[in-house]
Amino acid sequence: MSPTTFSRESFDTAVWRVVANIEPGQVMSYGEVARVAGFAGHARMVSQALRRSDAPLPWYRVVKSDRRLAFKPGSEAYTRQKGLLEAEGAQVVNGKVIVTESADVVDLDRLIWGPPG
DNA sequence: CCCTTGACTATCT
DNA sequence: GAGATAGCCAAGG
Repeated sequence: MSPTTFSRESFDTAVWRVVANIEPGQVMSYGEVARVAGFAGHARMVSQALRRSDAPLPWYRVVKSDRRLAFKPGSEAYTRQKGLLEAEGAQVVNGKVIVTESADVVDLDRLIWGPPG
């Protein structure tokens, strides 16, 4: 599913829901978030949706497809994201996130079908 | 409209 | 692994 047209509101809502479900210590790429949210091909827009969010979201668990932080190394945002990730057990080496959990990304089935039970 | 920007991605050298 | 390149797509000027 990748609507040719959509409202910014519906897009933001879908993206925020996915991001809010990324578990601590795990990460997803912008492209993965877009795809799971139902907007494949809109990776760049995911960053805009995150920038627009006012509610507290684990935005720092979203990284680039190669697992590097999207911000410019040394920037304030970069430092903040690195700190937040390390605070929950992830390791950041050379701008690259090293997830020490068993899974590299969140359980997509749970994201799509909801928590078990 | 046209052009530029960007918290992107995939591929090639 | 590091650059360069091309493709991507909505927003904003």
